Amino acid sequence: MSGTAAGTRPARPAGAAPAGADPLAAALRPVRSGNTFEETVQRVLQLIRLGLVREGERLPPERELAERLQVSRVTLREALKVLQDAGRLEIRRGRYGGAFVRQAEQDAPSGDGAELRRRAELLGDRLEDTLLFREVLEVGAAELCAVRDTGGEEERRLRDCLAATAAAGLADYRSQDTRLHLAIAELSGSVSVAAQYAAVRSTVNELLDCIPLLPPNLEHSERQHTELVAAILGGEPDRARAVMREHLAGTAALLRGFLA
Amino acid sequence: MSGTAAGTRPARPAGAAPAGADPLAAALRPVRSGNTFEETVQRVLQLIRLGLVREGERLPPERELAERLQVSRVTLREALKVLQDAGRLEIRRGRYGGAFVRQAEQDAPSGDGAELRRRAELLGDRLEDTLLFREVLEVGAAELCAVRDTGGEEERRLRDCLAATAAAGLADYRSQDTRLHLAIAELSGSVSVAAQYAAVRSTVNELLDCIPLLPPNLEHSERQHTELVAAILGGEPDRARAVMREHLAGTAALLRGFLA
DNA sequence: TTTCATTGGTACAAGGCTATACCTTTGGCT
DNA sequence: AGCCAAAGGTATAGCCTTGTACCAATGAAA
Repeated sequence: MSGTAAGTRPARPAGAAPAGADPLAAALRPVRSGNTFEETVQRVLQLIRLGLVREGERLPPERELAERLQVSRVTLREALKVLQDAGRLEIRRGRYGGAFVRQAEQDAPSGDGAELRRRAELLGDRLEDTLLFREVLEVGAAELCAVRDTGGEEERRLRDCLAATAAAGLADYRSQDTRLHLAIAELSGSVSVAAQYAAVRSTVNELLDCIPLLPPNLEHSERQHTELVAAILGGEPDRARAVMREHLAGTAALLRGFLA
Repeated sequence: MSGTAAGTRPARPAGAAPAGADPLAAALRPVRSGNTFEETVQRVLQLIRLGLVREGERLPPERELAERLQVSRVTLREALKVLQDAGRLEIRRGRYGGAFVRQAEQDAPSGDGAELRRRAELLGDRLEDTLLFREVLEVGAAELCAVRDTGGEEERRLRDCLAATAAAGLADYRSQDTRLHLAIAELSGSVSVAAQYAAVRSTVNELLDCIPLLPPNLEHSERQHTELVAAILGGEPDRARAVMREHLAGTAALLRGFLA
């Protein structure tokens, strides 16, 4: 028999790893990660975690949201219902009604890292994956951005985001920081980069929301943001990449520190 | 009314872009890109396009494939049926049977780029996105790889892949090249990077299969592969990144050239 | 005060996907 | 020659998801 790429001949020793792992592993992954309902819940949560729709603001109307997510309104409503029951949304009827974001109640506002550890454990192996993937995306995006960026409109958007982070208070900082990074991901010119970054950043924010944001960290971060934007607008890809990497290393170290 | 993140007030001038695009665009994308059946077809095609299961070889048994893709066997079978009807698979019953990969018949073996243009048009805007995303992933993976890689087993895998590409003939080259790049993506340490790369590379291969592979290109590519692996194993992230970028630029230029 | 556009709430039928169980074919091995 | 394990082929009941149509509430504007 000539062809037998994946043939598990009569019996393969179950214990010994095939040395080189499964060559098909990269492609043979779940086509869907859960049912539509679950994924829809995560998508809506993503909007909130990224700070794209903030406390007190409302989501787009059900019909619009359902169409943009390519999901039936029924399924979307189930997702919204769950988030309402979880206290993350307040749903009001009638014109000028809608789904309004409510503050996530923090059971333990302390920075002892108990909640962080719980969520990190939930991620398991995917924590390291998330941090690495994030680095690849953001460093790559920063570099592309520095090479591409020329349009005046794009420059303005970056400057606006930077100004917003600089002006932001402690409560608002994570949100503005996310927007700045997301802007860079989008200005990379690749929709895929932006979309993947949104997903990954959502996970990161979920963790970051468990630890306190200190003014010194914030100031340090702001200096890096300034340099990053300068490098991008100045067309210095190498510098942009270096600054971005260092910037991310700070966050990663912070997380790892609290988890250690 | 205070909260109105996405509120399209009574009537927004439909023509003028909101200057800064839709801030929710990155997160509000389709939850699913087609039905399970379609995505399953693409996944199986991916295995073939990546050369992970080559001509004459067979796919894993239906039951195993269905479980790994997290899809019901019924749906998987529908996908296989389509590929069988399309002449890409030959399905044989009985023990030692299975779904065997058949050679894709090339309607026009010429390198005139007609077929390439047709497929590129099908991709539309996503072509540029694909090339950019690929660059971000691969350059990032190469760098991570050079930083991380230490284990003897990993070193051996890279060397094996390199040797295989060097020994490969024209017919086999694309397959071996893909495996080498996929190995680098996997050795980056991030499952996400590897998975996304597999998807993107599958798209790229679909295009590359439309244009002829010339010995000069092959030789040039091989020299770069050698240098790339050397940089990775030597722990030189900057060099690894630079070589990878140049390597990819070659492919991109080739494609753009045929499309121009 | 009345109107009415907008937005959430509900109902129902059709199609897609899954889980499970069982049948059929094939070819190496005894 | 017959056995039988592994692989594809088939059938059915049930849940998930969708599309469509219509109802109900709300509050700004006339």
